[in-house]
Amino acid sequence: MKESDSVRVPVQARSRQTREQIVTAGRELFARKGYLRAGVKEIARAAGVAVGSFYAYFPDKQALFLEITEGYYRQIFARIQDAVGQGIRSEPFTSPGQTRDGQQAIVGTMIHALYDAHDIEPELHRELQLMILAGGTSPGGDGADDRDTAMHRIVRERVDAMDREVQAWLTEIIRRYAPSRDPETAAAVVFRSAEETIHRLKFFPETMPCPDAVIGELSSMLYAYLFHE
Amino acid sequence: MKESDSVRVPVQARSRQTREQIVTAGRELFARKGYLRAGVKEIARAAGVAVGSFYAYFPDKQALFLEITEGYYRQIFARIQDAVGQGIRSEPFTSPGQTRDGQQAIVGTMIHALYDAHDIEPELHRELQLMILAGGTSPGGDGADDRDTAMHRIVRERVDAMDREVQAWLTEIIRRYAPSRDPETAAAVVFRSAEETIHRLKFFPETMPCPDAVIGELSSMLYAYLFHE
Amino acid sequence: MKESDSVRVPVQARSRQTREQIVTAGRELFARKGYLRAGVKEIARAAGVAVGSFYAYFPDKQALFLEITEGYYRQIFARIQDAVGQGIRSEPFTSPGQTRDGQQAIVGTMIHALYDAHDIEPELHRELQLMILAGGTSPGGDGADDRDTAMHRIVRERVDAMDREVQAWLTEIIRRYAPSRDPETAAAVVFRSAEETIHRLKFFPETMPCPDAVIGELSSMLYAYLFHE
Amino acid sequence: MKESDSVRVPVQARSRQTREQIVTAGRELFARKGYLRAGVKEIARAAGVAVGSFYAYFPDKQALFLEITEGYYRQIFARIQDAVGQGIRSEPFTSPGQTRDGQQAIVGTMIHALYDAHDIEPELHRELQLMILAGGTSPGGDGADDRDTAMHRIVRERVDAMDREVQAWLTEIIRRYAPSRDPETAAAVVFRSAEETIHRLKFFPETMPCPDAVIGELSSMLYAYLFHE
DNA sequence: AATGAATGAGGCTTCATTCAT
DNA sequence: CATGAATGAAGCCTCATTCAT
Repeated sequence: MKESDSVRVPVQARSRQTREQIVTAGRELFARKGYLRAGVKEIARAAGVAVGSFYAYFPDKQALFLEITEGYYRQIFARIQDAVGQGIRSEPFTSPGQTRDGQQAIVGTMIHALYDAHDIEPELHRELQLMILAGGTSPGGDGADDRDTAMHRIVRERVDAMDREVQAWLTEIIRRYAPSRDPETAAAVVFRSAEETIHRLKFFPETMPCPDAVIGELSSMLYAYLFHE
Repeated sequence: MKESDSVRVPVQARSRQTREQIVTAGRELFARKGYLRAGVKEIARAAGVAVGSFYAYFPDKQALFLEITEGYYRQIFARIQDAVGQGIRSEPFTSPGQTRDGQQAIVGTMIHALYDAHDIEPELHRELQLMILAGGTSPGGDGADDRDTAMHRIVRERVDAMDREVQAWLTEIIRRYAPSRDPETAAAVVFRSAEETIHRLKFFPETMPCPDAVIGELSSMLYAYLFHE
Repeated sequence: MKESDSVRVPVQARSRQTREQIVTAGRELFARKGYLRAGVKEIARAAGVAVGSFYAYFPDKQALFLEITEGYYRQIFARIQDAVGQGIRSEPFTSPGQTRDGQQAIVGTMIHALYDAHDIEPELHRELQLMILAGGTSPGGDGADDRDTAMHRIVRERVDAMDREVQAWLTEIIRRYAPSRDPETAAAVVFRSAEETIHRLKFFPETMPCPDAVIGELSSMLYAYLFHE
Repeated sequence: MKESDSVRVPVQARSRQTREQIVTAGRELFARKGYLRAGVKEIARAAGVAVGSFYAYFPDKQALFLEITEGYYRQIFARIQDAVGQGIRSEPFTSPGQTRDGQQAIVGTMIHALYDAHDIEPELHRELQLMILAGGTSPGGDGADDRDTAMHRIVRERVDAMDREVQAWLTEIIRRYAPSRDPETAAAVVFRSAEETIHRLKFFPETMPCPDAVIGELSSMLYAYLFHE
């Protein structure tokens, strides 16, 4: 209903291209100035289209952000999968996680994958974290929070979904190569610890010790946790 | 001089009370709706005062937020110190960290302290995280907002300071009871891992496995890391 | 770049018209109520547009005032030049300032030019005088208003520039037709005397004697000063 | 209460003193920051009293300004009278204006009196001019102009009254010593010319030629006008 | 399909004035 | 009489969104 009325379904090539320009501009501006400070007018101009056109392709500023969110997380997920997949494939085929080196490789690969993931578009990553945090609002409800919270909820849902996927996949890895732990719980702890430590390293390096040392200790910690005793 | 013009210095009794009402209302609304969406008018109304009164006590919306931030972090820090101090004191006097139980207690206590800290005012904690993240914006500059960014910087400075204190203290603990690690780096890794895992448990429980299990695994991980070769 | 973000550059026909409406309304209201008491909302309403439109065309209330100022002074200057030019051309070609009649004509023409100039938009003239006076404030500084004072400075610069032009031109006239005086100083004295006397006649007629008599005496005074002995 | 019971005079004395403090502070602040930018709170603080006290002595901010206006003009008038009176008295008793020197003295004295008058409190003088100009608003009336215009009207009335006195007195001088002119009209022209030229010299010296030269030419002009056929 | 002009609610902040203590 | 806390209307400005061309 909504879509058929207000949103143009790209049929022609030019259409698709215009849409892409808007998404690209949005990505850039959301990353650089944040969701609130990036104005629709500004985005439209950066995309080389008129404001009106923006609203021909997206019902909302929110909608654009949502789409970007989704795309971004798809990228991250793909990259993590790729990286770890390759890390594992580079191991002797039959027993990837059995050797000590193999075990260490798994941990190292995962960490590097997360590390790389932050590099895709660091500022956008930050902005997304921000929206997710913001989405946790008002459990008691307020009735007035309305619109913005609606988006926050949706962004959060999307990101949650991606997180679940990442964790599910990590769970599977753990189940196969470090079966001594409750895989699901272990996956959660490992993911959050690694993600957050790396995040800090990336965004607040001045509050952290030397990056290499931190990565080293983080690896040690996860390795010891997953593969000992 | 400056202050006497813009900020009301409480002279009468009523005054102090009004100020408190504003702070309370601010805390509540910042927590529930976030800094940006909590309007001054709204805060004033919630505090049962007129807008003008708000500006009699605070030069800015920012100023209120800053004050709340500071108070909040002071609370958190105090609570952490208390909790861990007690946890250690409850150990056999001569060798707090020498026994296995003592070692486990240290980890457990720290985790519980962080866990409790999130309970003081969870939503406000979230909002602060948000501001810190947001403060990292636009390194290239853009002629950005000035004002808002200024506050972000300040909030971040305050929070950074607190974080540094917490980490310094954690470093000291590690130096004394788990000297096998590089204390500073270990402190950073441990703090971030614990903080984030607990944060997730608190704010996004539906994306995490059973809390008790997570806490258990987190403890195991940190314990193994700190006290096993 | 800057402009394209804050100021609407008329592309459509409607646009230019709207802009004109705003300028007209602004002129009217600044004239009637003064700069400070004429609100943007009010101006917008008078122009038949929304506040937002105002800010689409002008970055500021100041900007509108400045534009009006400039236009106004251009008009005045043009009118003075015209009037005096014609007054001189109407003289016997070879010796415009040599005869007694010619000399009187010059004085008379100048006075009438100034007189007419006040008729373009008397109230606006008053408002400008006001801004110029106000601009002379706080030489010691006080951490003054910044914004408003900035505009005062600008208005004053603009008006000063116009005044300099008028005086330069008057100096030239005097140099050619009444060379007995130090032309520059004479121009200043003549200009200020005439301007102010006429100004009073226009704005505070009830505090002045019969206009015709005043104009007559003013002419006599200036004539005697410029062309005798 | 206590005081009013036991001692009456001291209370009134203190009262008068407080009042005086407010007037002084107001004078200073109106002069330095202008009527609008000088806040009641600020004035009260400068006077060393509470805001409430301000309103015990003056019904209005306007009322204070009015009183200051009046006092200020009384001073100016007194000074002019003094100066010129002395100037005249210093002449040979029987024929003050008959000699050429006497005539020149009259003109010179008047100019110096005006010149001195500007020195009493130049900034306040400026502010008054400003209010007077602002008072000339809306001949058509608007109905919404209300309060502020009310004060403007009053200030203007007061100042007009003073001006009328000055002119009346100048008229008398002219009638006696330069009877060849229509005294009233001549007084107006002379007064305005001198006043404005001096005003410019005082407030906008950078737009005027050398002060001494200007004063010299102004004197010449007025002298020639008044005392030559 | 595209354009960009127009909208207006809503945000932050100031300050003359009142009134309880 | 003095105090200073409280009031709230009013001002300037932003920006997501709609709609005539």
